[in-house]
Amino acid sequence: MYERKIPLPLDCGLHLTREVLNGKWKPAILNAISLDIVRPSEMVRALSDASKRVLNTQLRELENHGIIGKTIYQQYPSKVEYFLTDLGKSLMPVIDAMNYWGDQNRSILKPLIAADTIVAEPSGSGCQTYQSMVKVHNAAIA
Amino acid sequence: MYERKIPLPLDCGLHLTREVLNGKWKPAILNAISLDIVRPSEMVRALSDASKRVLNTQLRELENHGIIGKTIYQQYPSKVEYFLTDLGKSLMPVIDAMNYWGDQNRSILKPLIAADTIVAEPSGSGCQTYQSMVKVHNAAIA
DNA sequence: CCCAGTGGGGAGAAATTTATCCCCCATTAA
DNA sequence: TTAATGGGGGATAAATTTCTCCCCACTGGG
Repeated sequence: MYERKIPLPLDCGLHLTREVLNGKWKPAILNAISLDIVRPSEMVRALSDASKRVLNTQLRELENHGIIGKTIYQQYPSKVEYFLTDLGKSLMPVIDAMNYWGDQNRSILKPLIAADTIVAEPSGSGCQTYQSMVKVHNAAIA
Repeated sequence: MYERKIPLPLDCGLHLTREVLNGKWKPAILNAISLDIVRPSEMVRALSDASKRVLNTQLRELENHGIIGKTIYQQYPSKVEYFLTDLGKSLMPVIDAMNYWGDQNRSILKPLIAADTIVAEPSGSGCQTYQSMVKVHNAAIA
């Protein structure tokens, strides 16, 4: 575990939430779990731009923060399934709102972000797969 | 402007939103603006743990991303006011939801985060001021 | 024995974000 | 002229996060 040298601001809800969601793949992981992509190997496939290592690390942090839990099946082939805790479920509306807002404003945001940042179009893998699943999800909700 | 070497994943709403909100003080800045803390010097006072420099930088990024705008008053003493664009306003429900969720679960989250991270209690300044203002805000909404 | 699939994680480098220091410009008052 | 206020930003160091490479254990099939 990395030893932080600068204390985190945790006295307002905003910072607490920011800390819980702080990680390049954490929102995507939570979304994936809510879409029933619950096994590590499935996530590695779905979030193909993230390495196995990073996913493991962020999964562990989410677990430590009480957002997700894991079920370990003692069997062959070894099998693990993550799930949202009640706390995690209560966070999903936030994730969904982020997802929705980003989707709704994609056409405005992408060029602005691209202009402000050097962005190379993802090399084909990206999260297209993930994206299509999101749509299924939204459709299911609606 | 920093030249990114690894392309950002921007093809799903979640990542777009994450990128827009990516910055230690961005959510706090947006919340501050919605609380009518709109002048740079006011923000420096309210978010006392953030340096003037970082605030300026994140303000500029939010501006570049179309979330906020600024009005410059040509007068003495020189005066600048930031405001939420329509896009920014549409993002506020997400910020408010993050704020609310964190507030509601503070008692659960703080110990878990603290156990997972070396956290020194803020030295007195912190965002207490900011926090109390948030409460006023919530009260005003309710 | 070696390979494949499933779940994990150490070590160190590289990338990115924050923090620190210190200076700039403009205007006005003393 | 010299402060003082208000808004900005360069340069560089330090902190933090992410990436890459590689290894561990288990079990079943060539």
